Amino acid sequence: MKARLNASRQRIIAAALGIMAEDGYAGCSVAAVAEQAGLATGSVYRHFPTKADLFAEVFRTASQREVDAVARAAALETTAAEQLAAVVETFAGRALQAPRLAYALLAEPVDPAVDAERLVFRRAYAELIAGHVAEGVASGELPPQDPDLTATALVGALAEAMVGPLAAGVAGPDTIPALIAFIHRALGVSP
Amino acid sequence: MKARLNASRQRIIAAALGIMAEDGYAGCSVAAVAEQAGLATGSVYRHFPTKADLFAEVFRTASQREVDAVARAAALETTAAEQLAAVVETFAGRALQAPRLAYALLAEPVDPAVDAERLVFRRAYAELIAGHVAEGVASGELPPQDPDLTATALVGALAEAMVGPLAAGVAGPDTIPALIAFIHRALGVSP
DNA sequence: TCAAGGATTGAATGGTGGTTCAATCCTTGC
DNA sequence: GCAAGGATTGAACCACCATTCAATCCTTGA
Repeated sequence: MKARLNASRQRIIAAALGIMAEDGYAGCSVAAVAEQAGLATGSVYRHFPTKADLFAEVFRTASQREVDAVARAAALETTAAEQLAAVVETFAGRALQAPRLAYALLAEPVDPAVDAERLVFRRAYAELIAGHVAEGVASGELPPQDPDLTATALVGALAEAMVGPLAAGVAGPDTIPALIAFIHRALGVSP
Repeated sequence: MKARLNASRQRIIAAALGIMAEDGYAGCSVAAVAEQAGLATGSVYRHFPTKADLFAEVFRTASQREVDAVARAAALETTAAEQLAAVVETFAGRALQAPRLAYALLAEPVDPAVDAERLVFRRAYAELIAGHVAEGVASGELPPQDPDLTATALVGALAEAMVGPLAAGVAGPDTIPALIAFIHRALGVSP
């Protein structure tokens, strides 16, 4: 029974994620999520007090997955330049694989309470990047700089550069290399 | 009479801007705008077919004002490095003067139709920046790069770097210089 | 001064979609 | 087997707010 309850909760989150990946947040009425999860509308409220709470958790889950993937890719590299290239490649590559979801997570108009979760998401990326930047600075690979400001600005640059392609549905094949070049310059990677 | 009509229209836009600067888009019910403008709710609809149309125009007006101020400041400088420093200083300085309005224009959740206007806003900044970057590249002051990608990424970086301080209500005094340093690196300005 | 026609009013309307809840269905422990 | 208690249902509810519109008020041209 406990297990069944927990399974329902997971099914709701999965259903919400599925609809977000398909139709974005706009398609995510509580009724639609419940139907996709194979439950009645009201049952959703046995698991989440409000819609905003549900989607805060959905965003948290999806964001964590993204951040983890990026962190894992970066951890395979050794220099800061390579680590940050991996960040860009993974972030952008995944976004282009699931553009509707990426757009929802990055930029789609959502409930303010959910929007707050987006800040956490961006903050998590910024911290990940800041760590690699700080190491690069410490080792002398990168010039002195405020790793946190650099990281924040890079997150903004990445997101902004992806929103266009995501909205258009396609990115030119050179978007990602160009972004990596930009970011290496911004970090002060010596050529 | 024509004049009175036009004056009403302007009063509505000004009222909407005032409320946005005070309480953000969230505070902008049609009733509140009408009251602030000294009109009845229904009268707003003599001037704008829908709320979205009204706020599209409000965003357009406010954005144009911002972009113009930034363009004017940049035009006073001669090198690309100085021009882009002026862009950052003006953009960030104005945002910090009117943080609630800046947040509304940059990042607050709004009606999708209004959101579209925001893209135009960001695009206008990107084009302004791209122009200066292209000149810098042409003159050899900056290394070869795709001016449009650089500009888009810089707009994102600027916006992201400002959202934190705007939400917090204050920015450290060194935020702007640090941002200028970041952007100079990202452009490849030689030290 | 006075009608005609447009401007103004603001309470009523309506659509949307999140939220509730009484009825029903299961599961569980005796 | 069988009640008790919690889970589930989904139609009804309700709040919010953009939008409308019949009644009223002005302005204007004669």
